[in-house]
Amino acid sequence: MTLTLAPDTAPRQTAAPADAAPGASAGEALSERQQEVLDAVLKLMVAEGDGFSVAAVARAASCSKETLYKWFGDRDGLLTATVRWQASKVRMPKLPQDRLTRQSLDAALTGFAASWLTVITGDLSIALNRAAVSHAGSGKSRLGEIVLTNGPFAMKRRIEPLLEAGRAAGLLDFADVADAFRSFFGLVVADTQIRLLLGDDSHPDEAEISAISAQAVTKFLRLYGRG
Amino acid sequence: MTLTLAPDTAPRQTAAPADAAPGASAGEALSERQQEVLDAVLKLMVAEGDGFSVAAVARAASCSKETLYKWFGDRDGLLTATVRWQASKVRMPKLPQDRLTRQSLDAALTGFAASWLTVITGDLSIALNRAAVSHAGSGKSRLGEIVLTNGPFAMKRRIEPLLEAGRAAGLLDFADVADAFRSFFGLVVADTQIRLLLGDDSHPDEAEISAISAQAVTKFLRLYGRG
DNA sequence: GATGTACCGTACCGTACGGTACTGTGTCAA
DNA sequence: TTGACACAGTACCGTACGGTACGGTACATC
Repeated sequence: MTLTLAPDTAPRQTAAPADAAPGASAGEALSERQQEVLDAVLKLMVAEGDGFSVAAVARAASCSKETLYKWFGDRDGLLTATVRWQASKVRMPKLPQDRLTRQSLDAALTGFAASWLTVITGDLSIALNRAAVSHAGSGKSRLGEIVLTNGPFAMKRRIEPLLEAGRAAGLLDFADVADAFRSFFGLVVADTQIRLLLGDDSHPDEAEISAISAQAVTKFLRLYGRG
Repeated sequence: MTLTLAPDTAPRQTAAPADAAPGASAGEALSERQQEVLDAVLKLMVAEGDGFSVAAVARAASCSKETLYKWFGDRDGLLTATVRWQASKVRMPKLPQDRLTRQSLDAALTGFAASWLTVITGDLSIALNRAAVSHAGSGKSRLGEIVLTNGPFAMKRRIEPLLEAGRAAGLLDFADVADAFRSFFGLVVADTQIRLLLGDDSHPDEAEISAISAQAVTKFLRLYGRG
């Protein structure tokens, strides 16, 4: 449950305010105060979707609207900075460094599965994904892209090397790593995420997540395991 | 590619306008003209998400705002009627009626998979799901519930009998039908839907859908097939 | 022909919100 | 002490939009 998720390094160009806007450049350091503001935004998003007003943010964070606009340019910049900041906090399980065994591969996959399920079933992730999905619809802002990069794509980038390592170690057998990833993702996530996004309130608890993860990995190994 | 999807029969109570509002009761007949209006709404949703104004609908459908409010109560009623109407149009493949064989089960599952993928990768479904997801976030309106009922839940209700029939015919082997459904859904849909909702533009064409469906069913049968 | 109904088109109203400007206050540095 | 600065708080502005009201027209019914 530690280690780096590659931070979003996609190019930026979003119309930024004239002076330096922290939300605008990916690696930008956010001051303590600014993080407090973004925290308030996250809380608001969880509480009421992305329909909150800038005034509400100012109220919740005890800061002035003028400061918000100075720091983040406009409402979209504020949202984007929030999503990027949150994304930068997500961590993924560590990959085993030494030679893979059947056990360590199983454990790594199960760890990934559980970690992923824990993230996507969290209120925060649900709120962020909802916002990103809405914005992906109405063209403006890059929220969808950011969440995509730090969500499914990030998982793919992390899992595929593990799968390839498993194949190299003679533990897995597949022709197409993308196909294997697809199966893994599907078996782990299935309809969980879309149901939660649509408002179903069947949040699995930790025990259920463990069970689902273990079963998913078992099935995956039944499909792609060797020997 | 024919046959009934159980229409949404969930109870209704949404604050309806005083007089009969077509959007309000599930089985209500919509006049030709009203369907034209809802068609215009669908087009607008596909084109610009659910951010369109009521005035835009009136313009697109060449009708007056007053009529819209008279028919559908308020903006939400209009949206809800649109989603319900569209949902009522979705059809699912016919189940084989005679005794299942390995071939007919395979064909039925593949047909379902392809049909489902075709629906969820369509622009219309994407737009509707985006709207439903957004609304599920901000509590008001039952869009999320409706899409959930006519989406994942409907698929589940249709697939599970097929799976049970397969088990009864000695073709499938599973302890928990819900678990088997989960695997089927996951193998078929995987990350396709969430990626599209987030704005990834990798729409699979018909050939890809066929290939994915066939592979998914093959994997599913490898996991749950008997003999 | 008179009356009623259903509808379009449009003007209108109230409000909520994004964004800007201004004022007051605490802090730091010379 | 004084000035520059960063910021909170708030008043303000323009606009877009939900919702309503009303005039005008086509059509049906008597």
